[in-house]
Amino acid sequence: MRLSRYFLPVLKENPAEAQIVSHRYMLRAGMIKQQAAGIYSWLPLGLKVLRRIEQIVHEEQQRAGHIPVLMPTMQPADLWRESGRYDDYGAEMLRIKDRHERDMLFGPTNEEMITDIFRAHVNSYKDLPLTLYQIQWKFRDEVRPRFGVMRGREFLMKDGYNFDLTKDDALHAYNRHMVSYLRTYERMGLTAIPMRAASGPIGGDNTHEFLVLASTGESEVFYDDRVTALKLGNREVDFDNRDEVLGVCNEFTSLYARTDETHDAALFEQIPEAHRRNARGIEVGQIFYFGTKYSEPMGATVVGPDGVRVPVHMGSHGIGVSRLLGAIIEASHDDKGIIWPEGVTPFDVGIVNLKQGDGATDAACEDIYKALKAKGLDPLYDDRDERAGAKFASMDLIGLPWRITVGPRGLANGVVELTSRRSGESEELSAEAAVDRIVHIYAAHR
RNA sequence: CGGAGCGUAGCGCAGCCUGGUAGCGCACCUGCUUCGGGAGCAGGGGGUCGGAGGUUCGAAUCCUCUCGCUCCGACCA
Repeated sequence: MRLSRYFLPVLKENPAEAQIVSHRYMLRAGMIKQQAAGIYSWLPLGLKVLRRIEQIVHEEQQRAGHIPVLMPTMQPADLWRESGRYDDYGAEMLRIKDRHERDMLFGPTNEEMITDIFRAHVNSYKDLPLTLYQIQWKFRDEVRPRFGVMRGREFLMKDGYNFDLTKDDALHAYNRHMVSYLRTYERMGLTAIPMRAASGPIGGDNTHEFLVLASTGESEVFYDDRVTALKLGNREVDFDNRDEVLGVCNEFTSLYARTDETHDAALFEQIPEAHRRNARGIEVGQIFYFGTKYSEPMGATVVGPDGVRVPVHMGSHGIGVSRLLGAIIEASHDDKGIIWPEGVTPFDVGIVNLKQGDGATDAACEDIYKALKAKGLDPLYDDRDERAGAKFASMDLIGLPWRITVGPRGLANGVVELTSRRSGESEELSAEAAVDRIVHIYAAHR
């Protein structure tokens, strides 16, 4: 993309309403625009990141064997009356009447609706296991939205639902989600620690939250810092292999890591002091096993091998997709702006033309731009008639992980400059070598 | 929902207390000079002061109501 033809309304000054760094930078980098409290338009740059995050979530869900669906944002109230949650949910559920005075609502979650789909079409244990998921907008009418997309009222969320014949099967689905989530967050450049969110009955955990460490996090967390060194990396996990999946879960949950809700001071004290950490975290996902809570009242049953009809065991699993933009920025920025991890960056590399209008410089930038595009990469070429300082400041703000700087001075020596946004380190090399390096870097992330 | 603030040009703000022709910086437009980290000079465009009532000769300014947004608390993916 040529910046002169793009829509990137960056702000030099901080908008007054933004309190935390991710909100400030998202507004300043022209990623979002607030339309009402907790409700945002996604401008081109923000939308690109949102789509990349969605794409990673889709890929990792499907790798784990989960199947995408799409349910409406508007739901009939009757489904919620069946589960009893229409009255329980409270004022956070946005209730609407249509022209026929029918009670509708803007879905805050989808357990009822997915259960309705399931019971309409699935009758036999032979159709299990089944995990359906969607990425869809939700609405929760928070009393006090704040922090930009971190706590909006309208938000994009991946919600998945597993249906299994037995509790054991459902717990495997739970474990499968944990592993796929670990991989999902890693691809986004995040360290998200699964933390026990509430103690289950004896011997069984039934919910974990995934937290990204950040000083602005809403949750206080306690953990053994050796947990942050654990990496899934490129290892291939067979999601149908229960022992293997369970092994990974044990690896990532055996060290102490809990939110303040489930914190156990006595257990915490057993961690060697050098590894004990008390910090704050942003919740970016949660997995639940809840058994027959919805299947029973709503009649989601299958006939088992023994001919007996039984309610299915379910769980639900969420990833806060739009919130992740905020979480990533909170975890990865400096005083000049955002620092995108390669996995989610809106553009792969920025090209800064230091002397727009100079024949040789323009030509060199064009060559680099076209070469990168020919390699399937997505460069942002700053071809505006701006001074070098303004271009650098914009690039630093929007946070592309790599920058190729092209100016007459370097070109006279046959070199351009390749700069890492993260480290700030620059290297002079030929244009061809710079392109090769970028290609090589991104090969590892695709 | 309890408490506290703020709404004046696209953004950030002053002016309000003590009523009297609506200002500053950035951004935007034109010209010249600049040109490797948010340039300089000169000129220019843009605002029914959130909205509605009221007081007054006169309201951004005082009073009442209302809408919106933000912050602290409770709540929360």
